[in-house]
Amino acid sequence: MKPTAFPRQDARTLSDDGDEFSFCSTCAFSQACMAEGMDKRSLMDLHVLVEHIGPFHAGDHIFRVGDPFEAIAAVRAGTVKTYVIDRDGREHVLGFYLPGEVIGLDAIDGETYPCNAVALDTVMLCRFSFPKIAVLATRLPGLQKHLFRLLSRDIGRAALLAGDWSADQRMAAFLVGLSRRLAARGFSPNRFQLTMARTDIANYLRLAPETVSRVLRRFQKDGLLDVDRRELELIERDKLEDLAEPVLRA
Amino acid sequence: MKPTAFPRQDARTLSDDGDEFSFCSTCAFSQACMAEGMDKRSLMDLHVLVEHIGPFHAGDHIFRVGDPFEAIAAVRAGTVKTYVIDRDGREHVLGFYLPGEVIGLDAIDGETYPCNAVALDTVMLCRFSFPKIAVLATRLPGLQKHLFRLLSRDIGRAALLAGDWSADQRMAAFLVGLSRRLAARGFSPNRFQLTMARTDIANYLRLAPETVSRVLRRFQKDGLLDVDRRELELIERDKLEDLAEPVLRA
DNA sequence: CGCGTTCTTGACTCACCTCAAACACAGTGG
DNA sequence: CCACTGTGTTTGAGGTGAGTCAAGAACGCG
Repeated sequence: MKPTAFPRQDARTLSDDGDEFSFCSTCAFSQACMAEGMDKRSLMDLHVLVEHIGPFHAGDHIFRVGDPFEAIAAVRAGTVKTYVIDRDGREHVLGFYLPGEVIGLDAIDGETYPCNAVALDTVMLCRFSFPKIAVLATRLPGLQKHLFRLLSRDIGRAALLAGDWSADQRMAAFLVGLSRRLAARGFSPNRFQLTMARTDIANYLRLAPETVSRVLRRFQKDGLLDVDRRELELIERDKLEDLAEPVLRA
Repeated sequence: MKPTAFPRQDARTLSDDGDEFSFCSTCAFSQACMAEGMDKRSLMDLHVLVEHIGPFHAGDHIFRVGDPFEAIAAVRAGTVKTYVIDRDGREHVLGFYLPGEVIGLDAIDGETYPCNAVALDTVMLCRFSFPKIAVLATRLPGLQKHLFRLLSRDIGRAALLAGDWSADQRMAAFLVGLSRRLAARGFSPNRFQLTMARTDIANYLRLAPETVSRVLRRFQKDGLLDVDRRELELIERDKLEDLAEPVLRA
């Protein structure tokens, strides 16, 4: 018997959190909807269908290929990796999701998830039942606009993989991209953790793990950054941005 | 003064063609809509907003980056190449459009075309005013469905470029892809013309022109195909399909 | 401590790119 | 009719970026 995706049994209910309007401040989904012009009343409609779930621990699966699609989820804390296994048994990393970002969007046009999602560290989520949020979106243009924007942003991010960029350019674009996304959520843009393994980065960037290792080392030797195990500090951000520029603007 | 994209002055009007229901049989757009369950009456609505334009000759531009988006167009005859020029002045070929395929779809979410479209040989088009067809689509689910399908198909085709496939795999996938698309329009699947230059193929596949040349030559030496200048015949179709398989199923 | 996993490092290999030159063909003009 | 020119294509020689293979190092964990 296959376990249900996004188990609801460990969901904390709204009442556990006290104040209905601050409890999801780290979830960022509703914040963005506010920015799209949603009012407080609509926000409350949104909040009643949110479930906080987690924690998931490193290696825990959030959903798997073929699980029935019932919900999308905003990452509140931690990092989620999505991937597929091709028919030759090789893993392909599709993306990493940081706090504030939404997983499950690529399942919208099907009835099951097209990929696996796994926690890379301790992950907390805000679960949104998709049928419910879709109905709500028909009433709330701000919500609909936000959903569309999330979708198109996800599609655009694939451009990082296309193109015949060098290993240096890919790596720089990856780091700058992470940095910007973290900064957008209020984290330090220049000092952060690589929560994913080198092999995952390599797989995502379509490089060999050894190449990732070497490029990071060379970047360090050249004073562009400082890396110690998974701890990372960007030193010469400008130079990294320059390297990444042709990739990120594609 | 910038010339208007899709000049309407050389459009032939409906009445020039005699029978309203057969005149656009080569355009294939309406055929596909029929297949999506559209009835004859609806098809007539569609036909009254079609304009036949052309001929465009090799090198003629159909639209350019920044031209106001007014219409999509189905290729009736010939081949269209779309491309952009990056800010370093380098050309990037985005795609080739064969008879029966639709150009301009990527402009839908903006108000101008995001790329250039140029005729590679003598091109005839069916022009559809987009505002008009969009309104019509709200009444005709078959049309809307077809438009959505065209869009998602276009997005999916980008997968050929992503992935770190070998030159052989890319080339095979390109040829098999062309062959299938031509076959779908009733052309011979195994004997056709490469209407685009080697440099365009190379650019599209992100290979050096010399590599394209060499791979074709080797395929010929190995008996997979026969190529003479731009004339092409696929001999061992199966082997090419095998080579292309991992690329095309991605 | 031993053990497994992740990461690093070095040596080697290879596919593809780059550079350079020859070639084929179309169009042009003498 | 034939050079002349330009563009597109082919071919060869050489270089190189990144993959592969293999071994070692650093840490986390039982």
